[in-house]
Amino acid sequence: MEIRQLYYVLEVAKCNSFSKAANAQFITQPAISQQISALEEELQVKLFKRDTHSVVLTKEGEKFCAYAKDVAESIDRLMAAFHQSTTKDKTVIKVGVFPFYKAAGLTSIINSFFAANHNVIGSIKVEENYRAYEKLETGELNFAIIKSRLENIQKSWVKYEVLCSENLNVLISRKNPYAQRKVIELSELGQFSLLTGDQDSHFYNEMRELYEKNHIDFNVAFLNTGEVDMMLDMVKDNIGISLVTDSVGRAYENEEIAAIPIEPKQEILTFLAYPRKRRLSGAYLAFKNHVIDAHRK
Amino acid sequence: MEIRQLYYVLEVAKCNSFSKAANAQFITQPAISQQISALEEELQVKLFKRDTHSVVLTKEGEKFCAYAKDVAESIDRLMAAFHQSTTKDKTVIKVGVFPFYKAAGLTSIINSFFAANHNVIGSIKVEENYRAYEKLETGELNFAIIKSRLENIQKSWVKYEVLCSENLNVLISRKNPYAQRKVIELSELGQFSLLTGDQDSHFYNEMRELYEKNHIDFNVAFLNTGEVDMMLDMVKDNIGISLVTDSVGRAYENEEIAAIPIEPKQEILTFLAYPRKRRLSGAYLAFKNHVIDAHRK
DNA sequence: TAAAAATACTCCATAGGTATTTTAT
DNA sequence: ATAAAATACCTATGGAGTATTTTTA
Repeated sequence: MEIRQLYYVLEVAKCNSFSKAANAQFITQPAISQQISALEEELQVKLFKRDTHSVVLTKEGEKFCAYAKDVAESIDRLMAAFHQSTTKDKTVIKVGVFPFYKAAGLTSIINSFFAANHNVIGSIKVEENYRAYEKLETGELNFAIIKSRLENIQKSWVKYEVLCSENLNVLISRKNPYAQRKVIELSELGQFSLLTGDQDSHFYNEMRELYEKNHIDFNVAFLNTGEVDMMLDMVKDNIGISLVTDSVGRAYENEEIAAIPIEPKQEILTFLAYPRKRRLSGAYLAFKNHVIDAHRK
Repeated sequence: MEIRQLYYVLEVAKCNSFSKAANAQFITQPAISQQISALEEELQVKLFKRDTHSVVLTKEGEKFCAYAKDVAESIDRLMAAFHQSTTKDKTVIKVGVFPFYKAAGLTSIINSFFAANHNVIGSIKVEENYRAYEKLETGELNFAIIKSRLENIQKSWVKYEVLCSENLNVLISRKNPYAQRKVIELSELGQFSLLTGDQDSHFYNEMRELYEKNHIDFNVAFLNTGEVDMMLDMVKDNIGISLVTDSVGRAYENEEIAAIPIEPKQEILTFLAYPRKRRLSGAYLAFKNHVIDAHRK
C-alpha cells in the first residue's frame, strides 16, 4: 500500500466520483482507477460500489476511510512538525512576475487557473529577475515569469519554458519628435535618456549589455522602472524613454505616449522559470501546463 | 514523502547502521542511503549524524522518529483491520515442498535462510503438486518447490525458476534380480509394480503420462507414496518399485534398496514456483534468490 | 445514448541494483 | 588499513499518460 492510494480513496469518497477525484488530485481518471483497483486487489476488498451515475463507499470502504483518515492525520502531524504542507492546507503556488505583467495579459491567465481550481491558492508578487531567481532557489517562489534575452537565463538550477518571443519597442512621449517615426534604429538609442531598473537589477544589466554590445552610449535618466505609474508619467513628460516588449508597448500606447519598434529587431523572451531540483507534480504541474497552454492560443 | 522512507528511517534508527538496516529491509546499503538522503533533502533536515563507526539520530531525527512511529502505528491499525501484515508481524514465508524434500537436501537450504534472517518466519509443509498450485493461487503458500516434467508446469498464473534437472531412477529392492543391473531400460518398467501418488495427484498423472507416452503397461501396485517411510518399506519388501530422481535415489540407497538409472534418461526438473500476480520484494525476493543460489553451488 | 469507469498500450521517472569512491578512525 | 556511507551509473518496474472500450441508468 502507498500513501498516494490512501489519499486517492479519501478523495474519491469525498467527490463520489473517480473523474472528479482525479481532477482534484491533478491526475487522470484512468490513473486513479488503476490505483484504487490495485489497492482493492491488495486488500482483497471492494472499497467502492461503482455505477455510471454514482460511486459510493461499500461497508468495507467506510471502514477503510475511517482508518485512512487516522493515517492521514498522523502524517499531517509529522509534516507539520517539519514545516511541510499537510492535507489540510491547500496547495499554495507562489508566482513572481515582472513589473509590466498586467499589460502583458498575465493577470487573466493566472487568475483563470485559480478560478478553475478552488483547491489551490495563488500568490503573485512582482519581483525583479535576479531576486526572482534567488527566491526560486530558496523556495520563496514556486514559479517566476520573466522577460529576458535567451543568453541571460542559463542558470543551472532553474528549468524554464519559453512562453513567447517579442521584440523591443521604445516607449516615448508624443512631445518628442521621434514619436512620429515608424521605427527607431537601434544605433539611435544613445540619443535618448533611458528609464531603467535599479543599478543592481537584472533589467539594468540587460539594458547595459544591449547598449554596450552595440556600442551605444548608455545614457540613463532614471532608475527603478518597477514603479509603473511613475515610469509612465516620466515617459509622458519626456524625461526619458523606456524599452518594452510589443505587448506592453501596445498596452501603454495612448494620446500622450507612443510605442515605436526598434530596428533591427531586438528579441526578448518571456518564460516561466521553476526550480530544477524537484520534479513538478500535482497542482504545480497543472499550473505550468495552464500557463503554457494559455500562451499557445 | 513515501511510507517506505519512513520505515527505512525507523530501521536505521533501530540498527544504528545503514548497512544493517538495509539487510533487515532486504535492500542494499546504497538504496537506503539514497532514500534517506532524499527524505532529508525534502524535509530540509539532517536525520542522522553519520560517522564511520556510528550512526546516531540527530535531535531532529529523534523528533521525526516519534512522529513516524505514530504514522507506522496508524498504518498498522489499518492493515490489521484488513488482515494484512503489519510492521509488528514478522514476515512469514510459507513453502510447500514435495514429499522427498529431505532426501533432496532442501531442509538445509531452507533452514539456512531462516537461520540467517531472524526477522522472517518460515513455514514448510509437504504438498502434492496440484494442491501446491492451488495454494499458491489462494495465497496459502508463497512458494512451492516442485518436481515435474517441464511440459507440466505451464500454469499461466505461476512464475517459476528451475533449480536443477535430474533423471529418473528405479528404487528397487535388492531382493529383486534387476537390482544387480547397471541400468534399466524404460521399456522394461512395465514388468514392475509401481508405487505412486494418489489417483488424483500430479505425481500419479505424471507417471501415467510417462508410461502411456512410451507404451508401457502402467502397472500400479500401490497409491500414495507421500508416506515416505511406508513407501521405503514397500520397496524394501519388493512389493513394488518407485521412480525417484538421482539425488533422492542416492539418499535412499542402502543394503536393502538399490537405485538404478533408467535409460534413456528421463528428465525431471526441480523448480521453485510462486504466484505471478504480485512482484516479489523484500524477504520473498531474498528467499527466492537464496534458494536459487543454494542450488547453483 | 450518453456519461462515467474500465481497459489497453505506451512512456519515462525513479527505486533499487552493482561497482566504485570517499571518509573517518 | 579498514569498515561503512556516499556517489556514479544502470536497469527495470510501475505510475501516470492517451486513446479506446465497456457498462448501465
